[in-house]
Amino acid sequence: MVRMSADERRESVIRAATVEFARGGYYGTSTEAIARRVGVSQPYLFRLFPGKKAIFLAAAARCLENTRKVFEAAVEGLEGEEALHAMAEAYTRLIAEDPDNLQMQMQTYVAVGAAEAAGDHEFGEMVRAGWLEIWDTARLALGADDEETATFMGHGMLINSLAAMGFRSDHRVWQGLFISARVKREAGA
Amino acid sequence: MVRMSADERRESVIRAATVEFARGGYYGTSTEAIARRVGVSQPYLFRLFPGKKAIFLAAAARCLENTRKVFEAAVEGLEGEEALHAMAEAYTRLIAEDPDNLQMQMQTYVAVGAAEAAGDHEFGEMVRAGWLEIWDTARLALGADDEETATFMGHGMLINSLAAMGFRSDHRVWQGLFISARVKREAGA
DNA sequence: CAGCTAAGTTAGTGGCCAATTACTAACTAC
DNA sequence: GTAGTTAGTAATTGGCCACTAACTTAGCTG
Repeated sequence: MVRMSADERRESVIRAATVEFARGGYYGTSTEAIARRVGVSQPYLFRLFPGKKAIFLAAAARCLENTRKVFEAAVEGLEGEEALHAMAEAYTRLIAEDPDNLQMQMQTYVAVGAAEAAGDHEFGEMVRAGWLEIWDTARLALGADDEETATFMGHGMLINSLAAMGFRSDHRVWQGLFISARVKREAGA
Repeated sequence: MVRMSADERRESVIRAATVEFARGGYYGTSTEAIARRVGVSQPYLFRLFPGKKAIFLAAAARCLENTRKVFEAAVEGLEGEEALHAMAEAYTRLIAEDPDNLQMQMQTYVAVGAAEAAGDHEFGEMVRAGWLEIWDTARLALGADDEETATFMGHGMLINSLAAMGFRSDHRVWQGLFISARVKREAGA
């Protein structure tokens, strides 16, 4: 048994929860599974977080934050066409290195629907705010108008969807994407 | 009590299931909820379908089929810019008239992840095949290459994501999408 | 080392939910 | 009208899961 500070444990929980929630979504993931991945007993999660919802929320927020940071780091000092390529490459690397982050993004989007339907608007607000930050980061770096930004973000959403559906990286649907060449290279084909 | 043929009931179940699954996803939706919406007892669902999975599968397949048909109907007799505008308009109408269809699409995509992780590749195959049909329908009607098709489908995925996240239709993130359709129409000359 | 605090665990509980079993009511053809 | 079929329900069960309560162990500090 490795003892850890509560804050450190919470970090581990968020990472483990991201992996599990990415696959099963909110309802399809048991706290048991998260605890097992962390390496602690299941009830201990409820010391670290007030409930399952709070764990999902923390993981979702972290996921959006990660994506934003990846973009921000990529475009530092760049603009226009260069920024676009930098963000595209950074997102490509994110697919390869952390596919769970992508899947968790999708799970986050989808979870908003259930939350809103259940009368919880706070979660949706958080997600929309986080997503807007990413949108604005891209828009600013590209120096783009709404249409160009929409096209860029659309490509990102398409990538998320294709990855979620499990299209292999050598499938023809990946061909037209701005990152197709790099995806294939990194997939080691 | 209104009696109905088993086939008619199955249709009702698929429609009700689409609404419920769209909100809660697979695990977040109880067969009880579906049955209540249909107006039959919960155990009767298991006469009409072998299990919950089969209901979800039927709803997912129907959802993909609906979307494909909307596109096919929209582009009938058109091609190129005209086809693009027609599909964009048709999809926009689909958002307004049948938001559940959109949400169900997202739920379908994310459900593939869980299915594949659980060793079930059949569901993923069905989804990928259905989605490819839509892709090819668009590609053919547009007379487009991979890149243009990706951009078009990317806009569609962006719309799905924005709708799922609950962005109101007057929010600025929608601007680029609507403008896009108008500009492209004007640039068609 | 004694005593406090913070990090953990084991053992339960109540609620929900998919699926089964056994039954009942309504059409249809002769 | 009655025999057979098809549409439907009521009652139940076994399993999972979020969360609680009560208890234990590790580390720090004077």
